[in-house]
Amino acid sequence: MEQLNATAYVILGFVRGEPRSGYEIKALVDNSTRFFWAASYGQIYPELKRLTEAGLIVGSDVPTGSRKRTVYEITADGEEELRAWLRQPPQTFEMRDEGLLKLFFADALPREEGLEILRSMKAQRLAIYERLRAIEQMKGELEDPFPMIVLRGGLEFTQWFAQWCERMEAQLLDAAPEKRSK
Amino acid sequence: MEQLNATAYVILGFVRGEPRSGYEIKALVDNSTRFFWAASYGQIYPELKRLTEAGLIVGSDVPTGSRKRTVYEITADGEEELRAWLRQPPQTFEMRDEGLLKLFFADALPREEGLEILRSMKAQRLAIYERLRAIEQMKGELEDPFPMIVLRGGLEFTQWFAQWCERMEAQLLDAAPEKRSK
DNA sequence: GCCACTATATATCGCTTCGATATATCTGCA
DNA sequence: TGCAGATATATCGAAGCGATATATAGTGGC
Repeated sequence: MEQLNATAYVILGFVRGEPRSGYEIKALVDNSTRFFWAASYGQIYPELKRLTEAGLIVGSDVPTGSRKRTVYEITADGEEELRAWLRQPPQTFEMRDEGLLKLFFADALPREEGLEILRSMKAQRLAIYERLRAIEQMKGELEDPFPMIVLRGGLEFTQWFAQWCERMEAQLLDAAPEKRSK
Repeated sequence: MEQLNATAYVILGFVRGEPRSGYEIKALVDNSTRFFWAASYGQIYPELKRLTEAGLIVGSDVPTGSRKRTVYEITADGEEELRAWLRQPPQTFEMRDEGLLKLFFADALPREEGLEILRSMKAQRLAIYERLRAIEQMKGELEDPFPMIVLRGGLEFTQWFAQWCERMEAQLLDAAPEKRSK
């Protein structure tokens, strides 16, 4: 069998336990893994086909009235494939942070405007913090432990980042106090 | 003028100060912004053309022997465009972390193997820490302050992440001490 | 002087991913 | 009854990424 991509494992992970439609999977992704692994319809639907052909999931038609709806569940092979992947050491780690990029080039601006970038970044973090908090409230205690650990990790990281912005702002003000009054 | 993408500003940022070839820009990116904003040759060379057409940079041919070489420098318009972008609040923030993804689905594994994911993630962070340290050593004190602030931030973040992995491992061992001896 | 290897330099191709949108049906509720 | 919003599947174009092709320049070893 061909190598599966990570999005395939996102699907396997979400159809494990209970059957899901492509639409449901997309909604689950958008409220959870999307912060560290996004997936679009353009990936999900073709991937559901491939996984079905590979025998890792099976679909059943469960129409609602006259609207067709296919839910997929994981097969024994699929479970095994998922576990095998989970046992491999993770590779990919990527980030795209426009804030850090701007900060990196901030020497092109007068000092005061460089500080403004740090303030924007902090505000951005705080906004994300609220979104994650809302998700945390939504999920009860009922979940498997690991998704909650990851969510709490996201909250901690976001807080850490916001504080880093604050610290760097203070540090720059200390380093050039004569610019303060400008 | 059409909207520029972030890669265009990476180029503007790097040709500011001194003229650079496409090859040099790629090398600079790979040792700095690549950790939060990567760029490939496939983006850089076409972008150099677009920026030239837009009058934001100008190229001059500086051949070495019979090998052609074009270095680009920023124009006054380019400087202004860069500063205008730096003043906009940053938007994009994305992450793809295969480790967090695996951790999220770790309930599919026996507890001990879930802990193994955290150990791999920690090891991965420590490896990145060493790479960043090497870059820090390489750069002297001579730089503009902001690139160094961002680099040190990367080091701090990497350390924080490694410690988080450690803490989560300990927490899980505490929560299920009966599994410890398995 | 020659060879092998690496660095410099530009260019391009295929694949994946992203975001947006098209199409259609169902539900809630004013 | 109407219609906004949720459910469901599918697809397209643009952008990004990694790898590689092509070529020349420098460098170290023999």
